[in-house]
Amino acid sequence: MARPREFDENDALDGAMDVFWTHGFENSSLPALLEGMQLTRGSLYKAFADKKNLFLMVMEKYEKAMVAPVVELLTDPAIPYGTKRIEQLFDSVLETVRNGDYRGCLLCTTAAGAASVDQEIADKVHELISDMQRGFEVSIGQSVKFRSADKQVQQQLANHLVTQYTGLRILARSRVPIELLEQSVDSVKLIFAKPEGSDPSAHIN
Amino acid sequence: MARPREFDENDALDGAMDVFWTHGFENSSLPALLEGMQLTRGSLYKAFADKKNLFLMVMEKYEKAMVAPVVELLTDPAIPYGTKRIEQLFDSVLETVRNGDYRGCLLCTTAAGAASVDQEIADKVHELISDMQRGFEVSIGQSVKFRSADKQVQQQLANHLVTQYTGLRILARSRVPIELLEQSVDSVKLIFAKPEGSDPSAHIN
DNA sequence: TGTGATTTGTACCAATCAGTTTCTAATTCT
DNA sequence: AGAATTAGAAACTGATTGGTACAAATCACA
Repeated sequence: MARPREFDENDALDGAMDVFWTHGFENSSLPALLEGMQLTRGSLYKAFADKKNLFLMVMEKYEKAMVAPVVELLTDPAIPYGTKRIEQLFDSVLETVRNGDYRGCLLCTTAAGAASVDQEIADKVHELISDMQRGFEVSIGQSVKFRSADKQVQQQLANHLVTQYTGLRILARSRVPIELLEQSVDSVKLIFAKPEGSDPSAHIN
Repeated sequence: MARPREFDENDALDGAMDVFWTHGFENSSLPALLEGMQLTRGSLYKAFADKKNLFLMVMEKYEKAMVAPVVELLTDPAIPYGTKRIEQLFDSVLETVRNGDYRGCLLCTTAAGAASVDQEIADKVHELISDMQRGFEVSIGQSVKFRSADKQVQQQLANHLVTQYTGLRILARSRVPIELLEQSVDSVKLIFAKPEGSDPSAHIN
């Protein structure tokens, strides 16, 4: 009964995600979005209402495309040791930077920017942070080293990792020397993985 | 021989710092800056050239007013235990949030935003991060727990704390629940200070 | 009391912002 | 064919952006 869409909404959202990811919400101009999404003003407003709504939809997509896989990794029973999962996650972040991707994490960038202005965006940010939090909790709860620790300690460590992850991706975005990031991750490994006598964090077992 | 300035440059910079701190570089409009600095357009451009230059001068001021005291705390010989200094720093961050200050850290916010666009701003950010880094290194090198550790391990831990600090302040800015921040800091204390099961008096760092 | 130097306030600039409107053309259905 | 709905393009809001131009105000010194 009507002319069908000539563009794929999913592709358009992918384009928008890349623009927002690269420039952040406030620095993504409408022309830049249109270019990245390969469609015109009329179509954008018809399909996505406005810029903020588009951004919220992108965040939703980002959750499925980027956050969910992270949580999946952190809770993956195929990797029996939770600390191994944590290591893999942080290593993958480093690898991203080494490959020249300095966009950081849309979630983290938004936390620093638009989330402090708009409540709906802040809510979405908190939601995704909660996802990460739960992922870390599971991985810690399933690590040899910490599975017998107090629930409270496990939570503290999970939140510590959320904070660490956020800081890492923010610093990566500012193009801090890669060595800083690498050494920071080395510390994560030191603290969360090696329960040996010489280990500075051995007391946490 | 000429009309003297009617405003105090230092006061004006303070005003600008507050605006930038609250809204970030890109979200600080010129009218907002003029309001916060209590001066008019002509005077601003006469005295500070343009917005970016003003921001760089504010960053300079921020270094002296906010970063230097942190480094001073982290290297303060009057607090004999380095880990105690670290604890005090992170506690003070929590206290700031509890007092309703959600501005986070100008340095960290800039790292997530303007630093990824402008090289000069990025350079300044990296400079301040280096300051923090050195402060953490000293505090760790002067802690009972880690002073005998490898220099490399000390560096790793220092960078871990830089990352942790950054993440903490970004998350605070996004108004994440305070409990997340508190538990994250608890982990810092756990990792850097309290060895379980040992005599507390034998290990008071 | 001029005079020259400088600051200050304001009007103004062009560019850009997000968002709307309006039109034509294309496509699919009944 | 005709109704319905879309895409696409362009023009257009009205507000806001960072930045300039310039005249009036204010001082120091002769």
